[in-house]
Amino acid sequence: MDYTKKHNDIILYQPDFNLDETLDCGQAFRWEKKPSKYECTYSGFFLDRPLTVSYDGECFIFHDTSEEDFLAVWADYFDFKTDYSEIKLRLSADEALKRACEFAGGIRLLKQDSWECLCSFIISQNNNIPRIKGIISRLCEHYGHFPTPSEMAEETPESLGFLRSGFRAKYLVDAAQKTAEGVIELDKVREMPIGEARKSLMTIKGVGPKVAECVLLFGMYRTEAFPVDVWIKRVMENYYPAGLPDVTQGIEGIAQQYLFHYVRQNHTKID
DNA sequence: TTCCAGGCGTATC
DNA sequence: GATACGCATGGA
Repeated sequence: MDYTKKHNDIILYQPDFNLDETLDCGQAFRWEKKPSKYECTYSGFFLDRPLTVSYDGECFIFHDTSEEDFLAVWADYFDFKTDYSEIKLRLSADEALKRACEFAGGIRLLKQDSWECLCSFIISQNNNIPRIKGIISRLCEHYGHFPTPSEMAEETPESLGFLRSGFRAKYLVDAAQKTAEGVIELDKVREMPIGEARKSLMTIKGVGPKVAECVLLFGMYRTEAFPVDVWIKRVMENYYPAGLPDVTQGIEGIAQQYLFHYVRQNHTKID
């Protein structure tokens, strides 16, 4: 990693990284774009650890961040130890994926917290991204931090009414209770064979194939997980009727991110 | 007004 | 196992 310390900041030179593409592409919901003197600035959290990060046109500035925190927390969260040039080169053997990688080459898979991710994608079902962000924002504002499973297990669908999350409130309560009671152990699910992990997550009410896949990919860094929503379904029908190409083997989820972002911005067509 | 949003539970066949 | 339908909410 190519970084230096400057006053209280970490200055990082990092290829294959774009703040908009990574933080506002529907994998995370607690990052907010901020006006600033920089080209681009976002503020957000990982496990209630706050960060403001900017891009000045050349380098990334991790504001008020110690070298210890940068190395121990943020370098891992942003997956800086993974070479995305190599990933994109590999995926680019496939024509449609090549275009998707060229379109948003700065996407990186965030290593998010599994519990927060579980809640986020339960909320995401039959919902749109701005409203998902609003519900999660009200959730964090209410507790002063992202609630723990134990805190949320005390709630009822009625007491969560302030979220205005609709029918999803009862699912959040069930996820919290199963996690708090240890019926589901997310740290163990993370290590399970993928089929077993899916099955385990789907015992939670409101967690079906799509949400389980998102939790595995975005909250457990299971890069072989491949969430299929309406957008990806169209991609599969139009470009990969016989299934994903071999170049995606083991990193299907990362390929999915490039494809998802591309078709969403381009009204389905890859050309 | 109607439709839709990173789906899922339930009923029914 | 496949398919149809309802579901809370709010923006387009």
